Amino acid sequence: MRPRIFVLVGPTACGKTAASILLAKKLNAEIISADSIQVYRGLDIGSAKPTVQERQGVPHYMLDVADVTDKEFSVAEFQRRAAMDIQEISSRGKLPLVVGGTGLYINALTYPLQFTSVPGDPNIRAALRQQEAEEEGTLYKRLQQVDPQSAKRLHPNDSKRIIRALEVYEVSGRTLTSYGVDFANEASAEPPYRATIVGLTMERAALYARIEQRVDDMMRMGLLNETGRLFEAGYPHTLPALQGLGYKQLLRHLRGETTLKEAVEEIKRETRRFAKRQITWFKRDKRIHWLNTADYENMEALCNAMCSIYKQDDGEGEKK
RNA sequence: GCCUCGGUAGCUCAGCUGGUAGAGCAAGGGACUGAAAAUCCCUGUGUCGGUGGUUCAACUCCACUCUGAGGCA
Repeated sequence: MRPRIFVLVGPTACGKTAASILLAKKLNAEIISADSIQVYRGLDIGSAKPTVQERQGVPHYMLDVADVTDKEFSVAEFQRRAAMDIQEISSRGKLPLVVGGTGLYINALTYPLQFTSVPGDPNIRAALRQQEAEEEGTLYKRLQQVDPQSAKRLHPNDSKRIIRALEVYEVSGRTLTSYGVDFANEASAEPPYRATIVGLTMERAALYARIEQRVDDMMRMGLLNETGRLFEAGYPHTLPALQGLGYKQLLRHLRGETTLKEAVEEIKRETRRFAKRQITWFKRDKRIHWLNTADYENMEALCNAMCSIYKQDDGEGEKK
């Protein structure tokens, strides 16, 4: 029997972390973070990583598993490691509780997605980027010749995905499209786990107010110092880890390109936009049971609601 | 009290000599399969301060009025 898991999603700052700790205690669960920034060591305040104290003894996985200089961390890596953690947790009779706002990571655990065996290659990517810089539009033209189906799927401006498609071709000699299994529709294969998925929502205005508050809190807790350490370490600011909200803007400030005030305003704005994108992503996932936090008196009531959803659900998802 | 300049989108503002309005930012919607807190696509949301007048037609001209800033007494 495939293991059951509980998945808690929602936009940034909606209260996932606090809820997850209480929920873990109620369900005898251990937490697996599905957050593309919390995986990095040293990115603590800005990623809103729960502190050891906040974790209240509940074991957490997929935190601090990569170094900031790691250019290779990816969904595939996340999927591999999280899958092992899930096996291990459920083998001990505990419930794996996946919590996070990175939609792609969530899908990597809740759909039978197989990533191709073609790992990313920073050198090839850099070379391709260079070619594009020399002649705009050249990559898309090449993709049209090499892999017309992928080209059709992608917008000519979507450089990252175009680069990935060409990378697959260069590394493996096969087109991304030819790895058809990767794009298998979800119905054709069985999902790896029986997942109950709950999403936290609240009114947009309320969420934005929380985001504003949280960014101010992060600054108070020393986000500038945390970023200062990264700055002094002299890492290239193009590292994937340093694209994280907060770090990106404060590094720009530390390089003297913006005032602190401007940087903080930018963090707030970009975080709002990020939340909007997360909402768009999760909105189309019909498996999610949505709970509006405003409908519950307190965390206790909210978590009880989640528990009863878990008990009623068989984890097989919506039959659509 | 008098004079001057303003009042147009959430904000800052453009709208020549009359033909019911447009930029930037903010915002909203969407995509997403090995960088995903990344990357990309789409969208103007408006009693033009109010009332009356001139006109076929008023954001635009006139009168009055409300309101903001500055100046002179």
